[in-house]
Amino acid sequence: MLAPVSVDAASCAPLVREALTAGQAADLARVLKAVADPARLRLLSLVAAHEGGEACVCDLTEPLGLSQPTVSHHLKVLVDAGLLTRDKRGVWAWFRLVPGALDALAAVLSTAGSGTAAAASR
Amino acid sequence: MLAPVSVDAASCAPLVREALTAGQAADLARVLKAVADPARLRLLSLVAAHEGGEACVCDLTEPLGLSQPTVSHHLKVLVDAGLLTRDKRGVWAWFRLVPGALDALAAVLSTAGSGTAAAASR
DNA sequence: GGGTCGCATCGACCCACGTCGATGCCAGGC
DNA sequence: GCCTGGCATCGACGTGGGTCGATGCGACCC
Repeated sequence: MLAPVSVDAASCAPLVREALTAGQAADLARVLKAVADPARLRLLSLVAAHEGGEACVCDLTEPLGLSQPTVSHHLKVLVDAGLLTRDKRGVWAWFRLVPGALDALAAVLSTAGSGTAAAASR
Repeated sequence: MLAPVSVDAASCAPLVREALTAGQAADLARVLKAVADPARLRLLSLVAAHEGGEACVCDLTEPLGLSQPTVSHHLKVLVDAGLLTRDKRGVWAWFRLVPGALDALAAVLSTAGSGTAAAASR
């Protein structure tokens, strides 16, 4: 398995402020690649909108119309990217958003230097 | 060529507020895929940080260490995604950021409903 | 007009990724 | 113990995308 890349690794100044190094760009691209997929975007959305802010795999396969292994794979990618947390309680695995992870990503893309989102990630 | 996907097409409520439809997710993923690449991230960064906020291809090939056709390809992807504008003046083609495009993307990812970024895109 | 320079396009290669069925693993119930 | 049910992993397939050299197209200069 590739080394998990957390959002923090890509957390830096907005990319419009100063030229990114190759390493910074690679780290940021890895996290963005995790989000740049229709299925994973819907997964994030479904988990966030689900009751209690958490959902298990069985709640996610039907609305996406994908097989269970595929959904499990996408969830793993999101967990490795530091955007979701997995909490296995009994037989079910519950997923929820990592607070501030998406905001940190948004802050890097934003051209507004000091965003409120950056503060939320701390 | 695929139909160009502007950022506006994916401009909607933050994905954490309500579950995305398949179409919304597909549109948003197309724009994110354009950004989820180390070379293109550095291109955006280089153009933004360049003198006058604009740069031509010859200014971008060397710092990236990529061939000229490859850089031209990446720039085309970014232009089609609505993130860059191409302005051909004489022999040189000048690229600059589309104001508010990155902010609109950041606003969709952000969990903060009404961000300052969204206002900047107006 | 011929030559040069900057950029876009084409064709090809190779790797990464999304998807699936089959299988394995573990917890809980009878 | 055995069985069932929820998830993760594996292996394989097909597609898409990044990269390059070669080529084509305009604009400028001499």
